[in-house]
Parts: sequence; C-alpha cells; structure tokens
Amino acid sequence: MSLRIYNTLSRNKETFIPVDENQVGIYVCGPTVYGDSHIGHAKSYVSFDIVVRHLRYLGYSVLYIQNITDVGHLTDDADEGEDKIEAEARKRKLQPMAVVEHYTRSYFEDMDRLNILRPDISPRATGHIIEQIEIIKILIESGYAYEANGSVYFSIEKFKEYGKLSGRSIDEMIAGARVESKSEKRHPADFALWKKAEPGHIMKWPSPWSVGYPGWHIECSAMSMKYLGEHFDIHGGGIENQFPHHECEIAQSEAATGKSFAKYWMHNNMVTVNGQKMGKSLGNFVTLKDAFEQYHPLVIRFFILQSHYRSPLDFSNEALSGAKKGYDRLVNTVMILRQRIDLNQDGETVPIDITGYKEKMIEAMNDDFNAPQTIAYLFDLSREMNHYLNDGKQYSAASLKEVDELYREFGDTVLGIIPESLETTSSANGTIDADLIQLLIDVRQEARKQKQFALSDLIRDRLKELGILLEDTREGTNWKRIT
RNA sequence: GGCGCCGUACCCAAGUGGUAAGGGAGAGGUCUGCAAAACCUUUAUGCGGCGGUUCGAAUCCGCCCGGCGCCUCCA
Repeated sequence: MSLRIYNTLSRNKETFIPVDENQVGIYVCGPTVYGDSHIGHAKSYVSFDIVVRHLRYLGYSVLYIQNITDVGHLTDDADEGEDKIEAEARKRKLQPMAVVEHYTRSYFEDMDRLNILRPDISPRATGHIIEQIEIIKILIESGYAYEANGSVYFSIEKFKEYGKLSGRSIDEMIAGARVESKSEKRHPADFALWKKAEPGHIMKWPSPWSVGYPGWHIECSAMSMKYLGEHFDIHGGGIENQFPHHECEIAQSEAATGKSFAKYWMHNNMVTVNGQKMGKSLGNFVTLKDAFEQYHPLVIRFFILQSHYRSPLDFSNEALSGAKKGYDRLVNTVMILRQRIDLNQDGETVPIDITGYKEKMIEAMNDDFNAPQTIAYLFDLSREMNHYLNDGKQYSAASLKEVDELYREFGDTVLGIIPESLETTSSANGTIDADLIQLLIDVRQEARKQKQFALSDLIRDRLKELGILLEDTREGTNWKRIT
C-alpha cells in the first residue's frame, strides 16, 4: 500500500503523490521564541519528525523547512497588542534579539533531547524582511491588499477561496468577529501584512509604506516559497493555527502567485494536562525542561507516539508512568537481544516472521503515519523475541541480527524511540564504571555458588541503592542502570 | 452564537462496514536460593444513550447526553 496522508484541505486521507517524483518539500510552522518550549511543542515537532523520518525511510529526498518566528507575533488578536518578543524583552530588560537567541537555543536543546532531527533549514522571520516586502508589493499591485496609514492589510473579500482550509465563510466570520477598535481595515476580518511601528516600538524596518514590521502570517509564505517553491508538497502545524494563520497563508500566497500553495495540509492535535487545555491563562504550562526532570525525554517521545498525531493527548503522571514501564519493557528486550548477538553464537534460526513484521509496520506508517500501531507491532515482536530469548535454545547471531534490524529500522530510523546506544536511556548518570560492576557481579556469583545468600543479597541491594539493577537469568546476571 | 473534533475495559490507547490491537494496573501459574525480569493464562457478547440503513456497524445516517478545540494568547 502506498503512503496515504490525511489532508485537512479535503478532510480525507489521500494517496501521497509528490510534486516532484522523488523530492518532497515540507514546511512546518516553528516556534515563536519568547519562552521555553512546552509539551505541546514536543507533540507537534515529534509528530512532524516521524513524518520526515518515514518519508526518508520510503526513499524520498526530503527538504524540511521549519521557521523560527522572531518578530510580528502579537500578544493580542492577530493585529493588535504588543509583539511577544518585545514584551518579553521589556520584562527581562534585554534586547529583543537576545531573547530570540536565548530561546532559540533552548528550543533546539529540548528538541535534540527528544531525538527530533533538526530541520534542513531553520529560517528566521527577521532574516526575510525583504522577501516579505516583495510579496506585499505584489499583493498591493494586484489589488489584493491595500495601504492604510502606513499599514497594509489583505482584503479577504478579494480572495474568493478564503475559508477553504478551515471551512468558514466570510459571512460567518463577520457574525463572529470581534469589535474592531481601530477601523483602518475595510473588512473586520482583513489581516495585517505590514504594520506601521508605534512610537517606542523597537523591532522595525523601512518599507515603501512606513517604518514598521511584518504581520505574523506573511513570514511563513515568504520563507516556504523561498526555499520550497510556490507550489510544494506538505505544510504542517498545530491544529490551532488552522485558523487564522494557515488560512491567511493560503490567501496571501495563492493571491500573489496565482498557483496553488501547499498540496497537503497536516495538522497535529493538541496536548491537554489532566484533561484541561494547557494555556498561559490557566497556569498549567508544563515546560520540557521541567518534564525532563521527571521523565526521560525518550519516554516522553514514546508517550507522544503511542497516540496518533491527529488525536488529542492528555498529559498526566499516571499516563506517563504507565508509558515509562512499557517503554522500559521494549528497550529491555532490545538490550538483551543485543547482548546475545555479541556472544556471536551459531545455532538455529529464530522462527520469527521478519518480512511479515516489516510489511505490517510499513503499512501502518503508510496509513497516515500510524505510529501507535507500529509501536503495537514492536511490542508483539518483543513478546515473541522474549519467548525465544528465554527458551534455553541457542539461536544464531546472524538470525538475531535480522530481528535487531527491525528494531533499528522502525524503533530507531522511523520512530526514533530506540537509539543505538541504550545504556544512556536512563536519566541516572552513569558514574559507576561498567568493569567495576562486572567485578561485583562476579564476586556475588561466587558467593551464590557457596550459598552465601545473605552476602549476595547485600551486594544486589547495595548496588540497587546506587542505581544498578541486577537480574539473574539462566545465561548469567544482567545489569542495567535505573532511574 | 458560528465552525469542527471526540466519547472504546480500572487507566492510557489503535481500530471508518465483516465480528474488538497494544501498553499500564489487577488475578492465577511457570522459572528462580530469594528477588527482579521474562513467558503462559485471565480481565469489554462490548465500543456514551436511543433509533435507523445493511446479510452484517465501534465503524454509515438521525436525534439526545457528555467532553474538547478553533473563532482571542498558545504547537
């Protein structure tokens, strides 16, 4: 089965046919860098990370663009209020660009820990003011935009298809529109392309209309089209940006080029915390830096991928600790499997249907990136594998390697949850030397032989206090670091 | 008020027409000096409720109840 993607534009799963045969261009709305990233960012960027990873696994050459919004995103509704970054800068008595730099680094730090692959290009809005002005010029020339007191607005009534992504009609929006205090706009739902800077506004640039700054929506049109072309494959983002942000992007881009903008629109659903929406005003923000203190980043990644990207995800301690146990179980199997491979033994071939698993997992991922289903298959595989690891028979290292290859392809390459180096998956620091641990295991083994169980239990208990867990098996004693 | 989404076991969660994945928790068992891990068995004649379409529905349609999102900050 070929890859199918749920396209918000058609509200259906569609067979994925790229614009260019083997090239895929994907643009995902990145963060506005005025604060630490939270678990909502994690869900969004983990979701698109597996999109990119799976497309690459399928053999596409993917160009992944994710912007950094460092200007123009206002605190109030789309065209009123303070710039978020300026507001933060004022609060902290810093230059706006220092705030941007700080939180951009913080963002990448967090994303790296979640094993999210970096985008190929992370363009900044402030680095593309010229491109944004160029589009605005075209929109004014073609009558889609108008100037008012040094600001420029997009006239939604001129763009017939406005509302096609979010399923809204202009009439409905008039009914639901907020009262406009300043009515520079011809229509209440018109949106800003360029804003004239008020006195005291720091981040501003010259333009044909005023010294000012770009509207929030225009940056994504400018940067996506600059790097991916006027018509490209996938545009992604959080579902809350479907309207107005993405609707506006479509309007201004298609009005400017006369071409269809992104072919497939993908939206990830949102995170709730203990059943409640996570919001600034509710004060229940969970930053990733906080979450990482309680849970290993890969556990959070695993937790996110255990539900579908288009489903809402509820973040609770109960759910997370359940995920941690499941995740440890999965990783445990892979650790033991790899230890067994290292013994490099001959023996029977493990009777696992590797091709069958592979086909099922590809099919699950091809069905609109069904990571939870793929993880379920990894658990099925692990149960089977554990059975053979425990049945006392000797299996050939070569055939065990083939099983391991499944974990590598789907656990690592596609889902990014089972890394190459497994010893680091515990959040405890690995301060105790492995050779020293092996020495203690050997001493304890000797004590057990002599039935000195009080001593052997003492060694096991004390090591556990130090974060080293011993497990006796028929093949000897395994150890691992615990949290 | 307008637009849209969801409601699956004690908890989390896949599943869009063919007779209920997976994880956690619980119960029983195997293995073990003990423990841990692992494995085996077990836990929804049932998918919010009521109708309808169909040979057949968690899946499609209608109504009702409950929860959520967007329309305002947020990925």
